[in-house]
Amino acid sequence: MTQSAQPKSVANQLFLTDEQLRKGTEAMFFAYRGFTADPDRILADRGYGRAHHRAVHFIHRSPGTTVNNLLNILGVTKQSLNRVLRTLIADGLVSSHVGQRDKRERHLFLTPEGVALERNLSNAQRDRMRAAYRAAGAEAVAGFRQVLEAMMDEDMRRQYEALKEKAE
Amino acid sequence: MTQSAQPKSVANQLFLTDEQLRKGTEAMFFAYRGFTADPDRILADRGYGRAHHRAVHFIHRSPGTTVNNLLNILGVTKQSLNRVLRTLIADGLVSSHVGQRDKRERHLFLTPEGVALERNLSNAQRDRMRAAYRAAGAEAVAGFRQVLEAMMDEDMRRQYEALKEKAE
DNA sequence: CTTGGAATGTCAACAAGGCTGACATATTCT
DNA sequence: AGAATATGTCAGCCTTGTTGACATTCCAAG
Repeated sequence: MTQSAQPKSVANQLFLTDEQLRKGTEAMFFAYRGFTADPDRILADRGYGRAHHRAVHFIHRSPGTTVNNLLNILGVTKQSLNRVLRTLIADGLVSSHVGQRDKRERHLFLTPEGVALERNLSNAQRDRMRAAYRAAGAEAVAGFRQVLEAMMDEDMRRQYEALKEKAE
Repeated sequence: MTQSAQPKSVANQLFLTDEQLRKGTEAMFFAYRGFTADPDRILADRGYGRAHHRAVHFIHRSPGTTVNNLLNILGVTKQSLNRVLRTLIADGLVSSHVGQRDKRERHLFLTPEGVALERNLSNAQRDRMRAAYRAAGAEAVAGFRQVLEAMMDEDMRRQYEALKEKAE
């Protein structure tokens, strides 16, 4: 399906026709829709949106992170993030603690209820990703990650790499 | 987190730890940001957003398509799409023709100016995708597409496959 | 042939969640 | 003391999603 009319012999070469690239573009579009569909349903029930998901995800990922830190990762303005954080804190999913070393900073944590939501969301997303990985196989997964990483902007890749290392 | 103590040696098998899956999730998040960054810049100059991009892309892709058709592909409500179409038509990028067979339908086409914008946008996105493909290599590209296709919802995949065949 | 329902598309109004700009407050650094 | 930093908040804008109401057109059952 990758290359119907082309000789498969040159499998290791890149024939980057516009068609190939357009297909990649559309695959990305539809896949991202699928990728966010399950969490979106869960979030909608609680009156939240993707913005809440992103905040919860990265607070879970880096407990005690500061507001500014989150701002950089998410790439939104503080006003925008603040609106989301305000509701999450009000709803008791996130707690904010004044920094000890630097009292200007607020360190963010998930409450047990926040952890529960995060698990709920990531399970849904993980199930889909697991199914996709299983269907595609290990080789495909490696390629998948390689292309995605190559597609990031320079500074995003740095964020991503930083997060990656932290976990290994 | 489920199984951090598993042997990594079995390279050709799937060790789908939560870590693996979480990394995939984050790669998807950051990559999609990169994926849309270039078109977003172009669109911002004209006061358009991503919705305009999607509409222009799929009208270019299937000239003469109806509003309803586009609705299904894009997965939004007709009211939402209509607003975008209205501005595109007002700005002379898209033309709408009453159907001959069925006069309820409107058939959509890009004007020359619309074609120019589409080319502009797709060039930008294509350049990034091409660079990513080059960096990752042909094998990786195949895997990339496989995983993305496996990640789509059933009905999205049908849309995607339909578009794909049309082009081949 | 008429009439009622289904399909298609338009307009109006509202909400979420981005954005900018301005400003307040507390804290730290120089 | 004064500048810089980290955060929060208010006001107002835009895009893009939503639902509701409505006009037009088609088609099929009576």
